[in-house]
Amino acid sequence: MHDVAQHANVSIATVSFVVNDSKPVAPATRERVEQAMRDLGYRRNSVGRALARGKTFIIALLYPALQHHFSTTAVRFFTSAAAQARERGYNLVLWPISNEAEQVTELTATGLVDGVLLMEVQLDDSRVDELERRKTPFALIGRTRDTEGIAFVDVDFESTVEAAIDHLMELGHTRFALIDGGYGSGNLSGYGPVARARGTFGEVTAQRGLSGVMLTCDENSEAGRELAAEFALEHREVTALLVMNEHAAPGFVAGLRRAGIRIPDDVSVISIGSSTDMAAMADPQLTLMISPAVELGRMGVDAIIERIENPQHPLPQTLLACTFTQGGSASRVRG
Amino acid sequence: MHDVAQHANVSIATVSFVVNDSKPVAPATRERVEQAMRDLGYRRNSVGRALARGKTFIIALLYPALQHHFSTTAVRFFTSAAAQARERGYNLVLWPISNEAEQVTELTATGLVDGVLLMEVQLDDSRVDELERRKTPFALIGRTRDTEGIAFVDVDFESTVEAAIDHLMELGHTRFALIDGGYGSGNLSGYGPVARARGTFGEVTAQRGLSGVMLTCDENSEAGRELAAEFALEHREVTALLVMNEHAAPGFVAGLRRAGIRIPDDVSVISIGSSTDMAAMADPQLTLMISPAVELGRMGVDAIIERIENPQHPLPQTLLACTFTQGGSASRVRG
DNA sequence: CTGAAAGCGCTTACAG
DNA sequence: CTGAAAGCGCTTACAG
Repeated sequence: MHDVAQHANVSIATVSFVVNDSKPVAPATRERVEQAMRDLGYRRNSVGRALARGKTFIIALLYPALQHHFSTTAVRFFTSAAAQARERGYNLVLWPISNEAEQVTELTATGLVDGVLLMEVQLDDSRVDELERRKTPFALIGRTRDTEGIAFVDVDFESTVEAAIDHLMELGHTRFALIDGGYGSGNLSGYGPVARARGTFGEVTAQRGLSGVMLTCDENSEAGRELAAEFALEHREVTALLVMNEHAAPGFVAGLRRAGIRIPDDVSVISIGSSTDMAAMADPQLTLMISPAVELGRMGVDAIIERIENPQHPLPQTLLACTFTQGGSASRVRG
Repeated sequence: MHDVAQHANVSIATVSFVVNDSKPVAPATRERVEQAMRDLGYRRNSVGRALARGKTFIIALLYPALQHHFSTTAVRFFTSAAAQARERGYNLVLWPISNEAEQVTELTATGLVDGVLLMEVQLDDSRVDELERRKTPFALIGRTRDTEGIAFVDVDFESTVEAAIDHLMELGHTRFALIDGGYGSGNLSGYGPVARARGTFGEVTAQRGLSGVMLTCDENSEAGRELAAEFALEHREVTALLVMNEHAAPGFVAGLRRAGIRIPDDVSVISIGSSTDMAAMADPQLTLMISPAVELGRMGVDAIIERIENPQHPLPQTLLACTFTQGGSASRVRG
């Protein structure tokens, strides 16, 4: 910047004004400065800028990678979020840490990031408390039990589960099961999507006089196979299955076939909150409710930037439903 | 830091010395300073530090997300790399940009990162030229055609493909096929892993008098299904299949079954450079050569940090083979 | 062993 | 419209 100033015969202040377009500059001067920048291949140093402005334009995406699997959906989300951050002049840093509140402090206290985007949120999440206490701007992908005073973007699992049940009811099904991924290890408070799906599934089946059983399995294909074997023995009455566990789904479907259960002839399956990629891994390809990962990523970034730039504005709080996509795993009930 | 100094009755220089352990400090003084830091909950500001040291301790991981799929393997790699960076006092930033050299400049020129880790490297990669020109420290996960003067960590596809062929030959197979993911769209120069796998497959089958056909399909299950249908018609003689395309593999296997080809009874399959997660999605679960993703991530980070900290040291250049894992898709040839 | 001071590359009142 | 100067939070010769 010093060199540019000299080259253009102005002060470094003036260079700063044209770089940031922060104060009026005479057209002739501006032209000289811009020419100098081009000649010297100048780019403003982001560290100097960060120190002077007290702002780094970096957002951290906290993904507790050790705890849950990295799903295709999460990856889509992440890619979209990074692109949107870039679009808005920020950088998105993926910070694979555990769910400990303490580690969150570590990150925010050194001043490296302007704000934090949390994923894999628990109904009661200690990280949220910690961020509130430290007054670090944050937004959630997901939501806590009580969303008062919290910025978030989340999938509307309630309406999504209901829509899936609707679809299967229209096909004549009345005996349902839900398979989810459980709460993972040692988290008493519960993982939001699972808790909400179970709640809605229970309510809706009860209200409509449907039978509904809930099963859980680990998030991998092998666990899916095992559960399928068990399922084939103990739940022959079920004809309609909601699976909210995209990693276990292909294995589960394979397991059913091995047990002589045909899809969709004997049992219809809808995968919930998954991606087409994963649904296509199963045979037959699964009918699914696609998770709005790309939108979530974009809106999540917008939400955290809104918190950073306009903390006094109303809190962004958005729910997005999954979109139904036809596959080969759901059909009219037999008989 | 100012507050801490005051609180402990020392100069800020002394505080810096104890924080960084950069100069001898009297035990009593050190204790006072540490007490003050604890009392005030002080953490050194990383931006101030970065400016003073001319170093940000940030490494960018360049993953051209738009071009290739995000595989489970890549995700494992990424998680491992981030952990290792953290371990060594650096932060890893995922920067989802296209393969354009220009965008690489954009990133490095603003001084935000100390070095760059490149993934999805092409045999002739314009990003590499650009980084060399700008004298930005970098290391590759993958490698260019000519690795002279380049720091890299890569999968040893040559030995991996040969090992897979060995294994299948021991089971009595002589008629082979290779299915890869192709070069993606519009990249004339070629994607390293595919080029190297094809090269080795061609050489080894020729040397040993095996028959070998090479097929390509897009990286998704649907494409796998389609290719399987075609394969079933045109390559009935093949009994041993190497698949280096983890997204297409489950679909391909499902397609073979639909065409009446049994695995492993009629055809044996080994998936190359995949992860157990993905291999388990297929039915039967695939026998595979596991990509050393975690090691690659760790060693890739070590390599770039070595370049940053000791540019005069010899270049890190490492090849890692995949490890064989038994699944249910490879068996002795019939008859 | 400790401190005063310069400097890292910017931004931003303030003065002109 | 332009510039001189202070300051952002650190680190690091240099002096003592």
